[in-house]
Order: sequence, then structure tokens, then C-alpha cells
Amino acid sequence: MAAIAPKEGVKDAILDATDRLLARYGYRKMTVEDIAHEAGIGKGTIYLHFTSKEEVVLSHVDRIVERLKERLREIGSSGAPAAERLRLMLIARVMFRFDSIQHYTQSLNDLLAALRPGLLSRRAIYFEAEAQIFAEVLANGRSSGEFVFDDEQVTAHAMLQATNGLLPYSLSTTELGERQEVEQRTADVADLILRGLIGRK
Amino acid sequence: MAAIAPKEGVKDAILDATDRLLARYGYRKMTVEDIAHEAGIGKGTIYLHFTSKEEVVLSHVDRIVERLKERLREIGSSGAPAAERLRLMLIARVMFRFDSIQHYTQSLNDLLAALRPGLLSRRAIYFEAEAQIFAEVLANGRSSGEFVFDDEQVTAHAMLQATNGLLPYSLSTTELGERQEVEQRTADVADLILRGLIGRK
DNA sequence: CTGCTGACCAAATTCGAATTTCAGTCACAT
DNA sequence: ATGTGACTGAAATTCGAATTTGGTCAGCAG
Repeated sequence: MAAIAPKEGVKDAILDATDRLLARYGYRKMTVEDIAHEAGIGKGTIYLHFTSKEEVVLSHVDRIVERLKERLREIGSSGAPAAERLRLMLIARVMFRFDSIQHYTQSLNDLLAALRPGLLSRRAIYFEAEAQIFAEVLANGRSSGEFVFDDEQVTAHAMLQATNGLLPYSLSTTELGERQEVEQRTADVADLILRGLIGRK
Repeated sequence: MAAIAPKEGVKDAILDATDRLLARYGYRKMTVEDIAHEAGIGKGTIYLHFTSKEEVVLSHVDRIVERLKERLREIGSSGAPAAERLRLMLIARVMFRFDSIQHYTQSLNDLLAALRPGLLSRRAIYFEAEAQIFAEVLANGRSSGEFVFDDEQVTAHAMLQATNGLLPYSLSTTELGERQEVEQRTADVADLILRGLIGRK
């Protein structure tokens, strides 16, 4: 048989098997032997294509991200206005990950369980209270003619959501990072958001 | 001695002690006896003011959020233009939490350790690659006169940061929530962002 | 009498040794 | 030359005993 063609086929078969097993069992419970069995090959064969179990799973994630990037480029090169393309790309990015993350549901639930349940339930209350304060300033800016927007509740929520990814308890911010750095990122996002509110001259 | 005055003082003393111990030991390692000792009172006294250890800590967080809200209102009622006030409020919100979160550094690190380290290191790479695709569409929109902005790299990063909080692996999104709901939130944030890019007529 | 306390108890957590599981290797089969 | 699964050491899991800790309450100090 050809040397490269079947090799590549096997590699994909391993990743496909990983995909299914990850969804079913999660990283911890899935063993390398499971993957081999699901892919219909011997355990040793996996180590001809990957250096470790972790490498297999990371390659699997790489493949997902590669597909996302493909989808983003697809949308990005369509004929629609740039604003519409970006809008669709942003939504696609979040929803693509939303759909892929099902695999990690178990681990995510474990993570969330480690936080105090009481804290989680108060988050929503804090969020609302803060949004209220922002909404008032928004309404204030609109009545003075400085801003143009439809609904101050929706706008306030979106503003806070947009900066939530910068909060230190967000896992998006992989490590906390330097204070200075976080502040700069926040300022960039704030500027981006606020430009949209200021009335057209 | 007076009945109410010292009582309130004690409540604050308990929360102050909690603040210091939380910073030093984190929730798990801090015992109720520790709090009592640090506050210079008996263990039983704590249960005259709070129903449980968890209640003590949640009250402590409530107090922090209350202070943040105070600060937000302060900025919100200053004489500056609304856009500037909102800008400062957004930054204050993120940085206030950044500073308060030090208490949870230990628990956060535990949480992060539970994730695959390799995954964390690839996050930055994925982020850059996706940002690149967005930057191209941005540049595209600018050269066609549709958009107005300074730096497409900075803008692309800010756009992705702004939607990062909506990603399911973000703890900001306390529970994953319904797909439909996540999509709506994402669309709201995307609209907010894009309004700022579209050239003034 | 009132407000506070720390000894006490049940439940949770920790510890450590015994046991099991599993990622990764390699001698051998095909 | 390619693929395999029995094997190995390290890591994870189990489990029961020992320890710790959240929460209570009888009694003490003021």
C-alpha cells in the first residue's frame, strides 16, 4: 500500500474517534486504548502519529479551530457590506465555539461547581444593578443629544457583556496578566463601543 | 455598653477580618475560628450576625460590589461628557474587580490548573489567527470607505475581546444558557461595536 | 438579664497505604 | 516496513482511620 495516503487517513480516523469519545466521556475518562479501539487500530499506532494523549486532543482542537477559520474566511470574502460580514463573523465565532464546547460540558460543570453556588446566583443581581447605573448615564447622554441609540437597557447590557471578557474571573483572560495590560485592553474596548453611541454630526 | 452601635461595629470587624484572611488563605483554608480570632471575638458571636461561613463571605463580596456601585455613581454624576463618564465607568468596573480578585487568586489558579496547560498556551495563537482574519475584513471595509478607524490590529483585537465574554468557556457566562439566548446577546454586542466603525455621513 | 463565648458534636476533610488504572514503550508479528 | 498489544513504572483511585471544622448551645461575665 501507499505510505502517506493511509497514514493521513489513520490520523483523521484517530481525530474522529477522539471527537466522538470526548463528547461521550470527556478528557479524563477517555483512555488512549479507547481511542484506538474506536478508531479500529492498535494502541501503539496512535503513537506513530502523535507524541502523547494530550497531543491528540490538542490536534483535535486545532482541527476545530481550523474549520472555524475556514468558515470565517468564507463569510469574510462574501459580497456583503463589510459591517454585515463582520457581524456574521462575530456571531459565527461565538456560536461555533458554543457548539464545539459541548464536549467539555462535564469539565465545565466541574469547574463551576468548584465556585460557591451562592456567588453564581448573586452574579446576575450584581450585573443588573451595575447595568442600571450605566443605563442612567446612557439616558442622560441621550437626552442631552450626545448619544443616539434605541434602548438603554439593551445598550447597557451589551456594554457590560462586552467588557465581561476582560474581567479577571473570566477564563478568556487566560492568566490574569499585568494590571497595566488589562487596563489598556479595557480602554480599547471602551473606545470601540463608545464611538458607536456618539451622535453623527 | 450600647447594644446596636457595637453590634454594627462587630459586623464590620468580621467582614474586615474576612477580607484580610481571604486574601491570605482563600475560602477553603480560612476557618470560622480564624475569622473570630482575627476579629478579636468569640466564634459563636459570628453566628449572631451571619447564618453561615458562606453568608459571611457573600456579605463580604456584597460589600465590595456596593463600593464599586458607589464609585460608578460617583463617576456617573460628574460633569464630564456622558461618553467620557461611561468610558471611565467601564474601566473602573473592570479594574475594581481586577484589584478585588486577588483574594481568589488561589482558587482561580486551581481552576486554571484543571484545564490542560497546552490548551491555554494555544489560546493566544488561535486568538491571533482569528484576529488576523477580522483585521483583513476591517481593512477591506476601510479602503472601500465604509469604515473609519485608526488601527485595524487594535480594532480587531478589541472586537474579539469584546465578544470573548460571551464564549461558553468564559466564567462570565455563568451557565452556558440557551443557544438562542447566547446568539441574541452576541448580536447585541456585535451591533454595538459595529455602529462605531461605520463612517459618519 | 443580656450578650457573648468556647467546649462539644456530627459531618466533612485529610492522610496514607494498598490497590488499580493508564500513558507510553518495545520486542515481535505481519 | 508497518502495526500491535503485553508490559512497566508512575500516577490516580480507593478506603478506612484520624483529624479538622462548621455550627450549636449551656453557661458565664458584666
